[in-house]
Amino acid sequence: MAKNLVIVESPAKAKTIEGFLGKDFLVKSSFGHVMDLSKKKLSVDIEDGFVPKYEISPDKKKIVSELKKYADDAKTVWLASDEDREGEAIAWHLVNALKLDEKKIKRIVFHEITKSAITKAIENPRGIDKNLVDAQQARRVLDRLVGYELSPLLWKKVKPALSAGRVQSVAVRLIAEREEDINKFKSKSSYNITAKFDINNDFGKSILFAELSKRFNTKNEAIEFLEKCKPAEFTIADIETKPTKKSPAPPFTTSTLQQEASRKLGFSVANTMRVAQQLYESGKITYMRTDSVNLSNLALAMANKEIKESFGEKYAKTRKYFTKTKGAQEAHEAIRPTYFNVKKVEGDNAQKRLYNLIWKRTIASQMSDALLEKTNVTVNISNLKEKFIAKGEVIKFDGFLKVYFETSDQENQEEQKGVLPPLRIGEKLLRNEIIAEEKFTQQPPRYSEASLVKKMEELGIGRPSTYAPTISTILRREYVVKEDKPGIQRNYIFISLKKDSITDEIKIEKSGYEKAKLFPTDIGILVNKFLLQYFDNIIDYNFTASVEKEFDEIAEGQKIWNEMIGEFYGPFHNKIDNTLENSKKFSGEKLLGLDPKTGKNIFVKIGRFGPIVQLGETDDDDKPKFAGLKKGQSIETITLEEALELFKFPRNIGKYEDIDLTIAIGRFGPYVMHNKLFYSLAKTDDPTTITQVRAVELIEEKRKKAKENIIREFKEDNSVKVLRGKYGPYLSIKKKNFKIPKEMNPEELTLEDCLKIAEDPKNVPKKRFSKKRK
DNA sequence: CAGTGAGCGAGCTTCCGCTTGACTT
Repeated sequence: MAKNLVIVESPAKAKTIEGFLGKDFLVKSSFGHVMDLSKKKLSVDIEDGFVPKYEISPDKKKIVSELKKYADDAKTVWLASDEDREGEAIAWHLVNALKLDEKKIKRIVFHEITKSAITKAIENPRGIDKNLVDAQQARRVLDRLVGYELSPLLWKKVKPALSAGRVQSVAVRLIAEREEDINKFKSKSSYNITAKFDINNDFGKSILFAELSKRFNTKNEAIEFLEKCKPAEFTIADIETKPTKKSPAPPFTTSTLQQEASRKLGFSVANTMRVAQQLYESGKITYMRTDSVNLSNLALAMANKEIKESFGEKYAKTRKYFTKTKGAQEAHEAIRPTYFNVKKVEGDNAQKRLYNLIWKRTIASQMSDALLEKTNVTVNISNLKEKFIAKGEVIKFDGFLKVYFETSDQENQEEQKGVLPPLRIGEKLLRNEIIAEEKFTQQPPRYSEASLVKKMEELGIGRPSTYAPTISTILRREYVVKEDKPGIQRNYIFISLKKDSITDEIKIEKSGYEKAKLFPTDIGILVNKFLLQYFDNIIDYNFTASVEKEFDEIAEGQKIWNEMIGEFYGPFHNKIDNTLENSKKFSGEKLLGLDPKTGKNIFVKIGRFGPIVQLGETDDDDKPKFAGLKKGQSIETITLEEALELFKFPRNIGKYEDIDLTIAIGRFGPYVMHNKLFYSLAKTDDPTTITQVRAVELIEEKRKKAKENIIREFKEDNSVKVLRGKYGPYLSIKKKNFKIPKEMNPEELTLEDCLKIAEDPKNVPKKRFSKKRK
């Protein structure tokens, strides 16, 4: 048995480190935290100093007992979890969970997985930093108190099974407020003037494009300007060139990797992390959950060598980067290739592309600046004081641009700049065409997954390990949805001056197309309103930053952790009690108007199962009539007319096979009901206008599909069927499903085989965690 | 999946941050 046991957080890391250390060292992993508060209960003793009641996490029991065996056999246990708050707590929990003798443990830390860093760490052990552990406890307890007291309040006041927390609720707030800005936004138009000049000088013939420094607010002003251009002379007044340079972006952190993979490769945040994890586990890249832009000295040397060999001496420039991010804990290196001479990796397409991106970004970060020359040409108009400006840009030395160009979210705003033709000051230009085009101001863009991560990082909310899970949480709770929005066609005015005639026409452009953006749902908007009204301090954008400051003070030993929690909890809990007692159910109810037929009020609100319209008063003798909203409708924007439409369901649209066809809107959207069977409408079908012919088509389609999925059926007993499902063939008997043993061929099963399968208990489907529906 | 919109009131839902697998009938 090895004399030394080293425990790190990640198994891939354990494997690498074991290679650096000798035979006397056994390296194992804890797989992250091993102890936590119970999921079932609050597990914080509020009466007695907020002491947390930890337990060994159910999924870690096996690992803990394994580690305990190794630890008992070892002479020294080296606790090598990350050097941050969470890592320190992991080390402390390991001492408790493995019941380690304090004399037997040594705490070591390193920021990079290199042999020299590990050796140095082993030479400089320390004890567990209890202040840092306390800072983690404060963080953990605060999040638990906020999450487990706010969520039940939502269950009572808004809707069951909702959730709220320090991180997720701010993410929802960002998205809800952006939507509000978009709804309030009024597009304004102005006229942008561009000119095309013919050049015919001693350098030869060419063309110059230039833009007027001023925009006009109305069509008349634009035309007036063009009229004045008719007799005008155009002269080059000034040519100004100045050298500039561009520097590369720092290497990737989790957040910047997610952003660039989204923009350049179209990956979702979760997909990026999944692929990065694969690359990490196969040893191709360093750790992918990091907030650090730092590279190890070893990495800097490797990059330098690679650049010199591939691109030449003058392309290499060693650079050190420093983190500006709020609350960064920098326990790891930046995300980089493990070996820079590996330019391509084996694996699937996604792995190849993500690796390529990481390789280029890291290499570029160690390359020299790109040298540019920017030119501004000013063109005078003889009878006006406005000027035309032509801009040009020439790359004198490409530097890092040879391998990598960072994109930005608003890149379509950037005009393309190119090389300008040779020109002289004082030269007269020939007017070819001048154009006035109506341009509209752009509404604020909705968040994508990646731009939401960027914003959260700026606010210091969430950590590299939680960005992706937070997005899945708010999607799973249906606070937001990820969707495409088709653009709308828009007319704009286009005026042209050519020779001596001005023509104007109406052109069509498509605008506002958005792909995979985050939209708030009605329930997301409602929960945000509730929290804003009663707990604005929790979802304040600065809340996390201010508690982080206090956690830092605890880590420094300047504050006692449970005193800090006490100061927060008193007022917070009072507010919970107060809201519980004094506030009514929060349904977002809004009066839309009167029903012209009955004269009763029509309301829109959130019901038990989502947004509904209501005809009549709740406390009336006649029960009110309800109807669910259609997909795409929202309680924020629905009109009285649209609400009246909804009350027309269910509606009869004729007969098929002598049985009524009924259209209605249900839990899962609009459907056709026929002979007590349901047929969902397609997204493109409109339930208000759908025809009998189309409904029959839907029915026949579903019948055909069901037939195709039948592998075996039996004349003797038509309740027994072998069907093709999402996960392969399965057996269905009277709506109960069974697994088919792997050694049996589903195509050849007899009725007897099927009945036998159904009797075997190991084929009975396991009860999956099911979303409770009623 | 299942097509509702309440109050006989069971028992459940929920947080953030560390890690990686198990695997649907």
